[in-house]
Amino acid sequence: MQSSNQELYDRICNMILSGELKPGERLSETKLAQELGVSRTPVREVLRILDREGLIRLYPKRFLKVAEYSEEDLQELGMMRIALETLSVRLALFYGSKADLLELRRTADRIVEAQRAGDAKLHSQSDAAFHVGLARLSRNSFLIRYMEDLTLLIRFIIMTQEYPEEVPSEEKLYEHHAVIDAMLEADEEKAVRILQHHLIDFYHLEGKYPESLFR
Amino acid sequence: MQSSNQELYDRICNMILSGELKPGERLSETKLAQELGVSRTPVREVLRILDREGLIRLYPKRFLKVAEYSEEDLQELGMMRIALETLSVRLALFYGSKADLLELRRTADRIVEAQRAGDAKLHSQSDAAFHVGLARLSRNSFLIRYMEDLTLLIRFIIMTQEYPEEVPSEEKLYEHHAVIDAMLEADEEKAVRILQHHLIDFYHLEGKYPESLFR
DNA sequence: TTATTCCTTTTTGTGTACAATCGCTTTGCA
DNA sequence: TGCAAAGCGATTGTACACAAAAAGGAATAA
Repeated sequence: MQSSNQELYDRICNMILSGELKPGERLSETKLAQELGVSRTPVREVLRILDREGLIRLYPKRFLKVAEYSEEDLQELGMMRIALETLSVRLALFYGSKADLLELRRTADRIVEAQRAGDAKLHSQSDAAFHVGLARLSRNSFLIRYMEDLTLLIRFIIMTQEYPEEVPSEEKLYEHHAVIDAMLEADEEKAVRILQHHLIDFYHLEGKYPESLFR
Repeated sequence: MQSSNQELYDRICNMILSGELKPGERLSETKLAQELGVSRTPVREVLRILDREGLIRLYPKRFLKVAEYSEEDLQELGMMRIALETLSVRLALFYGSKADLLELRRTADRIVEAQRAGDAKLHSQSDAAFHVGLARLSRNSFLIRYMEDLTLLIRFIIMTQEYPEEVPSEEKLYEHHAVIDAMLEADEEKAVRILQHHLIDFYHLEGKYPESLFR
């Protein structure tokens, strides 16, 4: 949707990401339209998109609500991310220039800054920017688009469902950098290994699946 | 979209898959609605979905057309499929029962039948059923859904853009079976290897990327 | 008190209207 | 002859209306 109601999409999306609309909350097209000062027609179209992206759930002829996800759902998403991000790294090494990687490294700087400042929103934004940025280097338009969808969904889940706050160690803070550095050294396997460990740890996948999955 | 206009979606989708609406063909919401005997409103909503799925392209406030894809696009999709289907196989081995695998094997039978009968449509349907069926064994709902999207898009490209007809060898005909057989032997690496070779060959990815990608 | 049925209110699905915008053709001009 | 501007028709985006259906609550029966 690079549509003209992109703006409307952004507004509703932000209402969901910001927690103004809470997971499980039942919505009404009519009320939403009134609140947003537009008619139901464009709202409906945006809601169909958000349903496909997984941020809301449409129960046709019944009702719609903000989507709810479990811890297991987040783990499944993490699994997808491992598979696709491994591909990203390998393709990025094939296509990406040193300059690309250095720019990505600066994005990683911003993640650390946000983390240190305790700004959860900025952190999740920067993190998404890093991972989508990495995907962009793959020159695979489908990979890029799907990584965008995945990161949006993951951001939504992490921002809204509240999980026990985890204090990241100094080492974990710089794992994004470590991935990039391994890539700068052209050590593909090392980069992949660090990335996968980062994701396995982040999504608590340790011990959930056999070792062979993470290769 | 498990919506009530699922039927409308199916009809338009079939018009596109069957080639009744050709890639690049410009469409008009008004005309489509008239042809289908409904108003523009539900047609618009279905078209937004099809745009996100990649079957049509919306150029907002301008026009819409049936999507066009190049050979390179198909290769990119093949790349995605390798990454995700490798994950499918590994998860299917972790979760799937022997009965599940045997059922999948029967789906593979249908692929061969369709191929032998020269029924391109049935072939692409059975092939999609096989790959989505494999994904289902992964118990990862996001993987399943995205594999559905991917196979739809790939079916569309293969069905509409005409590529030089390739006569599959006896051996290639039974590659799906070989994957399942390796899985039945619980030989994960063998299954993955056969699957990847099958896809690399099918999407003509040989030599396009470094070897390390296919692991 | 608890379950069931009926009624009211709300909500969705879809048709229609209308203005804004875009594309295309024609016309005017160099 | 080639190019730009203008006007016309077609198309989209959005508002609105109305019917069908569903949810919620009240009333009734057990």
